[in-house]
Amino acid sequence: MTRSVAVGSRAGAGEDTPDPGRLSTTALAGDIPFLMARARAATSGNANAALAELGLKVRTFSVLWLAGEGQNPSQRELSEFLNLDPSQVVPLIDELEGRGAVTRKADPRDRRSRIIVITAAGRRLLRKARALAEAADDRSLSALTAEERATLGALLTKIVFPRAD
Amino acid sequence: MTRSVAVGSRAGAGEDTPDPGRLSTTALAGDIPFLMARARAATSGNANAALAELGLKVRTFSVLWLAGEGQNPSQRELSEFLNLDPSQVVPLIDELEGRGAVTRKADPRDRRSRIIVITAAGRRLLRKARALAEAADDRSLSALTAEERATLGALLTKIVFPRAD
DNA sequence: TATTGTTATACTCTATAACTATA
DNA sequence: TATAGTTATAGAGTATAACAATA
Repeated sequence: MTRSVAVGSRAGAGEDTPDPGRLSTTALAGDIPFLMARARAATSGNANAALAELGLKVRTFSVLWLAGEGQNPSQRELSEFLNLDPSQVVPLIDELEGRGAVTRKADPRDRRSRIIVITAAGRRLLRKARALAEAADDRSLSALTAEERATLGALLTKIVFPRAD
Repeated sequence: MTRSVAVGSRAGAGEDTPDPGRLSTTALAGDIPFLMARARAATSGNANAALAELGLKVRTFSVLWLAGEGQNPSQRELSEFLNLDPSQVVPLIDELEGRGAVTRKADPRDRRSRIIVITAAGRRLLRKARALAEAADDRSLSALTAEERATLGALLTKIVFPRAD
């Protein structure tokens, strides 16, 4: 009984709650892929707007976050985890490295690979960015209780990382 | 306690279940916006791949679907509901109209407005497209039971159409 | 021979502004 | 003066292919 579709992410995606309009009574309005597309446009729109004051976008923020987790990811790992082509990761690291937030280090066990490590300045930036992003997400998900957010997270995790359950 | 982030939609977004990898133990992996971005990349990737054999994409399919619901949407309504700029709707209608799937009709009550109506051929196309899309979505959401899908839909609806509950 | 990071290029989306015809 | 649709254009994001260094 699953239908389909997903759609666009536009300018002021997730600002206020606009008029649902006549079309919200259509079957499309209950379609999970459609809802997912709209929900993600709203959340990432809000997050991008909040991060803008630090000169970050969701993409660079994600990389910074992963670098800050102490796992020392390689660019290849970042590209796989973030669903980006390796060639798309390059300019993201370039920018963060240019700002002194991360550095590329040689992997002693494989000299082809570059390990991304966060700097002290990067850690400070990350701390501020996470606060801003949290606030933005809180707004994006304000219609849900804490319990509902946990449920949503669990369901999405099943979709994205099926075996992890 | 809500964190943040969302990411990219790449080539073979939602094909098989790849290795979660080391990074799936990071906090980002539990972040709702991140999960939402990955889940929507997977679902819309699958849907686009399935619709390709009909020469449709998720975008054009969505428009066709809404036109087929008998609400006679205007382009403005489509643009608001699909979160697309009015200028982005134009080429979508152009394409569907070029294929004879919909027509632009003048609104007798406001001659500025164009009402999009589905044709008989468009209805046949829509029927096939919905079958393909349903199958694709079933694959995208295969990790969830019917009940879980219903819960997910309800939660996403709260986010997207807050007052509708 | 395969893989990591990189560069280059083409293509699709997205964002903005301006124009027209109506209201 | 404001709105629906349209056109044009610039920018961001995405997809592909090729290359150097290393495995």
